[in-house]
Amino acid sequence: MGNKQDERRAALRERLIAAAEVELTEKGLGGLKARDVTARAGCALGALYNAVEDLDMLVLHVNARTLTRLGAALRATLPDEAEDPETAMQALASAYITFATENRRLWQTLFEHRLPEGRGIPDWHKRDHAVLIEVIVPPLSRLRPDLGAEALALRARTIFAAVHGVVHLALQGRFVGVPAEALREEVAALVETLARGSAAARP
Amino acid sequence: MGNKQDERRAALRERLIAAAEVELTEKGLGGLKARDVTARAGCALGALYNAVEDLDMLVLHVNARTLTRLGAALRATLPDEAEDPETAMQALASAYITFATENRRLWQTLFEHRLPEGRGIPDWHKRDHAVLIEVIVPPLSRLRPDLGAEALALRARTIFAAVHGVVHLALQGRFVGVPAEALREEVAALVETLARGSAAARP
DNA sequence: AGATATTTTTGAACAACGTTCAGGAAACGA
DNA sequence: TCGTTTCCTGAACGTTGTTCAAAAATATCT
Repeated sequence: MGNKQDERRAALRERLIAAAEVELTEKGLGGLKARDVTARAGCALGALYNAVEDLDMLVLHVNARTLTRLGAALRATLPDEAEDPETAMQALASAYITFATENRRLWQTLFEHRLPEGRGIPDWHKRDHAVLIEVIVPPLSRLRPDLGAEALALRARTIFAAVHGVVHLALQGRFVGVPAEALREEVAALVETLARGSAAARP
Repeated sequence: MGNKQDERRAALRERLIAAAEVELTEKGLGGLKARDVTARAGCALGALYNAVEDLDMLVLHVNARTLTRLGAALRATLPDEAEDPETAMQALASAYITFATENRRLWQTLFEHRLPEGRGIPDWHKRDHAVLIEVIVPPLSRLRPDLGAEALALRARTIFAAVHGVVHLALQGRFVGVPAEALREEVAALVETLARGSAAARP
């Protein structure tokens, strides 16, 4: 049986993903080289293309890991369901900023990595992103009890994208003026505005 | 005098930027090659490094152009100052989506291009981004007459980042589920929420 | 166990890339 | 027109991701 084979195959895959994760945290997405990853994983250059399809796919596997850790960090901020919705959202946003700053390069890789033109993100990896909106649904549903599950998910995605956009642009320093220092206040104000606006929209 | 020299120098620069712009719109950021750009501009490969410092800097010059065009498109949606603030913001957001979808690759290049690790975005290019928040200030100031100029600029930046984040993630298709079709409704709902939330925050 | 078949690992080789730089061409000041 | 400076050229370099024939390792069969 190919049990032993599959085990070895999976083990090498795991070593490569772990090595790529270290390389990414140390040098960032632009500094990720196939030769460095395989050297760190202790295998030949060509072995990479036996374990995964591509260097891009290796990045996607690292991203899947990062999303799992990020999801756990976000869930840890939602202990009780009976909390005030805005307080819960503020806690989520704060936890998101904390994760982004403490895992800067991995978090950047999460959203700055691009597949070659034409190749879309595979569905299994799209599903890995679901955790980001799932954590928003409970507090949002208390804020907007009038919305159905589908509309709720859509709005949760929008809220995440809005907060993420602020964090992303701030940590990127694209604009002149105060960038990363005032980030927490900026996001807090945004979440407050969103919460008030959502509450005002409830019939 | 180096007048003629400067003219020729500037002309080549312009040709290279225009060529890079065409290449970017046709093949995207990942498909931008120094050899293709110089071939289209009708000069040798090495001439590129005489006209601009880098291929990265060439992209930044294209981005400056794109930002100018985007700024013009946004300003065109703000004819009168006496308009309803939320209506104005909805128009701005809608124009932003239109520009992003009609100039997809150039708009993507605007925000997905990265300089090598360590090298920050030069200040002159940071200032090019100012137009994106300047157009938001007038309607926002009517919505929040209590805020000072500095706080106003900060909030305008946050609002832009929030809207941009939604458009960016949607057009990228990172999440499973309805992506680009419902974008306009999503953004409209976000802007409405932001406007209501801002109005509610006004003392 | 030994022989054979299958799979995996290897690293040299390849093509494509950004960037450099010595040499030649062109433009300038006299 | 001559000398000088400046620019343009494209071959060459180092680095990159990816491939693939051969070798090594593992599995399968008698």
